[in-house]
Amino acid sequence: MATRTKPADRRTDALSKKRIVEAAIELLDAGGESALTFRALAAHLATGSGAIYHHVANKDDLLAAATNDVIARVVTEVAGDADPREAIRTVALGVFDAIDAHAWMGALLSRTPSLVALPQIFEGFGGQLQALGIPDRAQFDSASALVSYTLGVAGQNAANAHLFPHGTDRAAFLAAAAAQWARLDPARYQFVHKVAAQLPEHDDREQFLAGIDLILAGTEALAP
Amino acid sequence: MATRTKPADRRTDALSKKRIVEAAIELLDAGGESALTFRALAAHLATGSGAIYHHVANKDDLLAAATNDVIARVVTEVAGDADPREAIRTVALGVFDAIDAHAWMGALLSRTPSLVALPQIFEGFGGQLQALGIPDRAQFDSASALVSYTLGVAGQNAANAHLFPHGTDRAAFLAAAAAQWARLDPARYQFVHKVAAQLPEHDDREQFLAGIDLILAGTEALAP
DNA sequence: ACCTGAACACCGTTCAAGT
DNA sequence: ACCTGAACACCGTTCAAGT
Repeated sequence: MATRTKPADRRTDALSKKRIVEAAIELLDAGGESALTFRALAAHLATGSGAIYHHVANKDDLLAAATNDVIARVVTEVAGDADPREAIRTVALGVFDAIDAHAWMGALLSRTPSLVALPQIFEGFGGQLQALGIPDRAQFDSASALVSYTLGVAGQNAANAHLFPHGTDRAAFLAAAAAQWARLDPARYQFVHKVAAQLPEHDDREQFLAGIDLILAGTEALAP
Repeated sequence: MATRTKPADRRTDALSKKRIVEAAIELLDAGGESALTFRALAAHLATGSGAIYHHVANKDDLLAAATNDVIARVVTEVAGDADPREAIRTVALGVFDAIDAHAWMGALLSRTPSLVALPQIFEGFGGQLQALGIPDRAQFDSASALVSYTLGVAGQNAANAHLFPHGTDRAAFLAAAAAQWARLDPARYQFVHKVAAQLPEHDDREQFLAGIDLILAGTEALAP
């Protein structure tokens, strides 16, 4: 924007980490984690595969940057809610929905400490626990539990999405899982058998929220 | 300590899925997930890489079998405890410690639905919730929360172990993480700053158990 | 300084050929 | 039926050579 010494006859834009990360997210959204290769990325950006290494250390770095980008959008979107309990649910559902929209992210979030994404989620939960008046030591344990639980659900959702790629019939998926669980030895898997019947009619998002509420209720019960 | 019924004149033993999975676990324990390649496995078993495909569908199948093997040992080890609350803690710590001993498993558990390992953990928790007298519908949500939370912690532990491979000084690791958190913008990351001070002195295993207790307390509070 | 793209050192998986 | 191992179709990453 300063000097117009460069005639733009070369390429549309210079390469930058920002542009690379955006392109990576596009590829990931379109084809999942396996679709992100340096060759595909280079083709998408009309450059050589080696050029990418001038802006990104390696593939792990690129994946972390992509994850962080998406999470940042989620967490900053969450405005200050009046009720801290409701705000915690909003943060949790924000992460849940983001993972739903970017299926590749679930596996990443639960695998990498994502040195930047983790504090963001932590802050989202922890700030509200303070507002709830939870004692200091309990805040740490509780925020930790909320984060771990959320990332755990994220990972499993990603795994499920991986098993049933596109718009596979969700009902069919659950029915298949229930049937498989029902096939296990009834003596050793008594509880699993009982739950198998409830599997087809349960809602992932609702059950996720139910878990958040359990941790919240436990926090208030144990640290009044 | 094997029962040697066959004259071992050919090779030590015929190839079998059991032997392959055992060898895979050895390689994984010794060198992490990247150490398990079909070439290394074939060399370890003194066979060709293609031979493995006669007993195992592909690498995912092999990893799932290895995970399931380890989890099966953990869950069956847990004897019937008198107090259901204590039994739930025992199952949880069993999975936690198994992941600690087999660092590669954390990432796998949180990534694959592990169609066999998942019901095992589910049953471990759920059976005790029944014993506690939790109502049916609440049992499903609660067991689900316990499983997701446990797998979430598993994934993060694995990620941490990946960052600091061998016997890296744990104190140094936590201090480094705390320092990094302390470097974040204090205005945006107020809670993270406060928690950073507690990071170096906290115990992973204790905090994991604290989360289990939160979910348990929440279950009893919301479904009396 | 940034970009190019061939080259390197690997992978998982397949398959004709052996026993 | 089971095993062998070369071959295939990929990877991430590097680096001399270009601009």
